Amino acid sequence: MVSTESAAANELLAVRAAELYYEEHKTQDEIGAILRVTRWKVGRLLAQARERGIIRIEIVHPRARRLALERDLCSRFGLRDAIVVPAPLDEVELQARVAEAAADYLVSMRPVPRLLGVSWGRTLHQVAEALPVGWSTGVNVVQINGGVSLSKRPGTAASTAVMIAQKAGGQATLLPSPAILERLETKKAIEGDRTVGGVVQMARGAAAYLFSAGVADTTSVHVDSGYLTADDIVALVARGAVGDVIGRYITADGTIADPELDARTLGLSLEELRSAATSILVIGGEAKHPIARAIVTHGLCSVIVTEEHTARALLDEADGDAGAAPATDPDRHHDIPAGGPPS
Amino acid sequence: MVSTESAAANELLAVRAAELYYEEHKTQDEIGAILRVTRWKVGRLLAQARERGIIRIEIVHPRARRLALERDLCSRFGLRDAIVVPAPLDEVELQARVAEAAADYLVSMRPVPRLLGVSWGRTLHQVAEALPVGWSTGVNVVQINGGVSLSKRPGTAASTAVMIAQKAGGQATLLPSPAILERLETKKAIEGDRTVGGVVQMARGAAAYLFSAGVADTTSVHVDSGYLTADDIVALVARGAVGDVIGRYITADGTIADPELDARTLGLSLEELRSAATSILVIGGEAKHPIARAIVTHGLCSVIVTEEHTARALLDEADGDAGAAPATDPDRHHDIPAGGPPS
DNA sequence: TGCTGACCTGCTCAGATGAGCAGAGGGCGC
DNA sequence: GCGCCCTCTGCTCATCTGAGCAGGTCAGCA
Repeated sequence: MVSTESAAANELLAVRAAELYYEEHKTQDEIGAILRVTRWKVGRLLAQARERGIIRIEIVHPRARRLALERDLCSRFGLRDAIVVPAPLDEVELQARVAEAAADYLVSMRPVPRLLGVSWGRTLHQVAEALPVGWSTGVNVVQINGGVSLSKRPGTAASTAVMIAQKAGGQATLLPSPAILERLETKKAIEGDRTVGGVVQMARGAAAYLFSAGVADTTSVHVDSGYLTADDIVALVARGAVGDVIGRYITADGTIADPELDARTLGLSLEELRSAATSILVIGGEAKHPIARAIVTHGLCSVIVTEEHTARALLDEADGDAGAAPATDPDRHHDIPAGGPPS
Repeated sequence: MVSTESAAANELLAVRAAELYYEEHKTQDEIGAILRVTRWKVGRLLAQARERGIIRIEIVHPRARRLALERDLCSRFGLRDAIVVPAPLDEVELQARVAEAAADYLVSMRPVPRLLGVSWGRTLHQVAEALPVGWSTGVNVVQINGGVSLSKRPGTAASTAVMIAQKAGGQATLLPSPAILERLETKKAIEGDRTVGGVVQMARGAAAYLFSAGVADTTSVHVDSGYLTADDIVALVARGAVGDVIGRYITADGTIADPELDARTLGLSLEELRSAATSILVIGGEAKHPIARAIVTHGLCSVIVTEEHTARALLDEADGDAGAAPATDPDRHHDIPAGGPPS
């Protein structure tokens, strides 16, 4: 190298080449003629410019995704798939985008699950709404945890499952039981009921699970719905609970926060969720970082749908304890069909 | 078209294709395999994405340029060349960037001018400083307007010309005279002096002129240097002066603001500047928009070096009276060598 | 029902591009 | 001073990509 002078001249040349290539749409050959260098040199200058970040290419679209983060999440946590959308500043918008992304993911899932197990909550309701009518053909839906009121007013557990099923021309099977029972005996009795027991059994056979997670605080839907009191939440937090998955409160270690409470919680067990072939977590927002981390680091989901802040938060922690692979593994294959079924 | 549905699906598909192409560096063929479409469709999707602005390509570099604005300036004002740099927020930085760009332009000028006529001022001094040592070989420099103090302390008219010449291994010829004389007789006498007259004569033969422009206000170097008083400036503004070019105050119409004062101003005339083959204006900053407009719309420069705000301000005015051509003329050829002489 | 025109699709083919290679040049240690 | 080694250069060749074209599809309309 002839000292810094030539390096600087090269950089300037690279900037000029980049302008002519990306803004003026000239061919590398033409640029070579203008800058008096060979076209091969122009190619190298452009490669340099890209490497050094002189050229910034950005995809500005609400449905854009962060594939690099997705890849990192997959390899770090051993996930089968990850969907990461750019995070808008507005929290409401953010939740909508994540829900939309989850809907996109469902639409493009292959093979199409014949039976889909779903949880319920605000997030999943948004996913249901984001699904286009006819998003699939003949997908049946089964609820995987209790919490239904049989009325179908919007926002309830029932309406979520029903909407997802209806939009795919399938049948919804609801779990007609509270999420958490006050007494263990009641829970066992309800569970023993043929209807309820049958639904749970059916849920165990679902080809895929779609669920979100709640934060362990008083804004929880469990408090709204009256299954838990504010005091219960305080007690759970004292035991280290960070949030709930399909109604079960867990700690950062991925273990049940309160076994007694858990025994009174009706629906799929954590172990059943963990051993599922396809379990899709839909989660977004600052508040949910701890519960997201608990789920993801302890293998409770095989697919995550989230936004970039959460993704970064998950990746930023130095410990990648759950089957960690090098975060830069480039060979991971991604199959991301985008639109509806391509006929 | 199958209604909006297909259009939306296409857009989503375009976003996915863009991500895979620009972020994951896959070939269109590979993308086709992933998205289950043919590679030609992928090509079309990418073209759509670029058209609709889904893909934003930006060149982030202090030396980047705004070629589209340059082209517009050239065609609108019939310039031979225009250099427009992105405007940093900081005014000081902005002046430095413009000066740097002017230096780049000088370095890459072809043919190399054997004799370069230069004006003086803060801007040109920065240009001189931005020039690399050995920026050319054997370029001689001549001052085109008065204002020299024979001492060579930095910042004076003399040091600018000398620095430009020295750095190109050439000789500087200074114009040993005040910029503006108090009495017409004195001006005529000095002009008649063999030395001074010879220098002016030499200036008339320069292959190119390099100059900036001043604003008609009390921050002017003419006030600093004592050639004009604050009152003189007030009077000039009252006559419609917007600023000065090579020491001569002009109005927005491009005419001399005060002929009597002008007669006492020593150096190249406005007409001589206007009829020059190559006259390079270096100018930047909000305050200078009016004088820049006056110069550019009245053919006083053939090349402009500026920043994007000024460029936009010049273009925003609906009247393109000076030999205007359609602003979108795509055939205009630009020759913009970038680095040093490519040997 | 059949026609029309607009649009979309997949194709051919030529031009544009990137990978990889051999040779040139220049710094640096022996 | 000499040779070694590293880097940069210009090249060949295979691949990738975009322009343009012919055929297919579909809504609108008589």
